[in-house]
Amino acid sequence: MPELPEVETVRRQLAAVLPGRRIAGVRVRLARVLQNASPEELARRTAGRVFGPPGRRGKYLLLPLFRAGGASGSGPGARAGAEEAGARLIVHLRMTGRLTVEPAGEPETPYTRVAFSLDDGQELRFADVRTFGTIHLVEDGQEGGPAGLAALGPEPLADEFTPEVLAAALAGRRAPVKAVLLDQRRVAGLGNIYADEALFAAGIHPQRPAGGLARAEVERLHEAIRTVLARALAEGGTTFRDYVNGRGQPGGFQAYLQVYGRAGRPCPRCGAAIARLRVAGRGTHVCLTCQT
DNA sequence: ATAGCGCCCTGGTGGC
DNA sequence: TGCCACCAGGGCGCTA
Repeated sequence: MPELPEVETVRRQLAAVLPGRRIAGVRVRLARVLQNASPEELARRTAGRVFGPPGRRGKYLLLPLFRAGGASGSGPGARAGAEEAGARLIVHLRMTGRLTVEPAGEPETPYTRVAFSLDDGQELRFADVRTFGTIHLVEDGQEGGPAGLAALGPEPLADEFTPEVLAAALAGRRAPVKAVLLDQRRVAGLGNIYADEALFAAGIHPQRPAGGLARAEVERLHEAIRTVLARALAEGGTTFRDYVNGRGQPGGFQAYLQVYGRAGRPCPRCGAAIARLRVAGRGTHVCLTCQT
């Protein structure tokens, strides 16, 4: 399940190959992936446009598109400060989405939903078994992006995410602390895997009311969130089931998971069997000895 | 405003 | 071996 480290890994890889590439054509095999455009609109509005450097916000991938202006001598490098009206593709991978760049001749999975052919003989392919993933196309200065994007909370790996910011997000809430961590409006980018791992690292039971955490616990949780995300990112993300990066390869952090997916197995810290609960409607993994 | 729940969707799994 | 109920879960819309 792509969460912040996985989406950021994909972003970095796309950043190495996409900027400067012109869209030569679009193939839409499942129209409902497109949230605010028909296949014809997508094709018409992206044809000839040139990718800029990919961005990320929470679990959303932001792919800027510049108009290929007719100005002479404007190569890919000249795009960086382009003033032409732009647009962006906003991609959310949800559970099983994959965004890869592959040679056009490479066989594609039958779950390929949308593919952009590029001017260098490669394709940007969006594949998704369960078809939960979404693509928006938004012109600069226009409405129409995903509602959740505008409401995202702070980036947990950015400097702005301080213990005070986390404390404010948790304060006064009676919901389980895990539910608040999964709420993208409070903190952006955490999903089920890293919420469980961060709560374990902080020694906090996921069912605890968020507003009831002591200051020291909030600080431990803040540190745990950053450490877990940073290590997962360094390992190229977690492949528990479906995730692959922009080159189609799995991540490596699954080898370091302490509780997620380890129900019944011994806690790495104390040896007690890891329990599996349901919190906020999600499967939740917890060591009932270490997390209180 | 907040919290909880059902829905979407399909492949994999486990029970019989 | 075959069948089928059930599970995975992020975001969103709905309800109380």
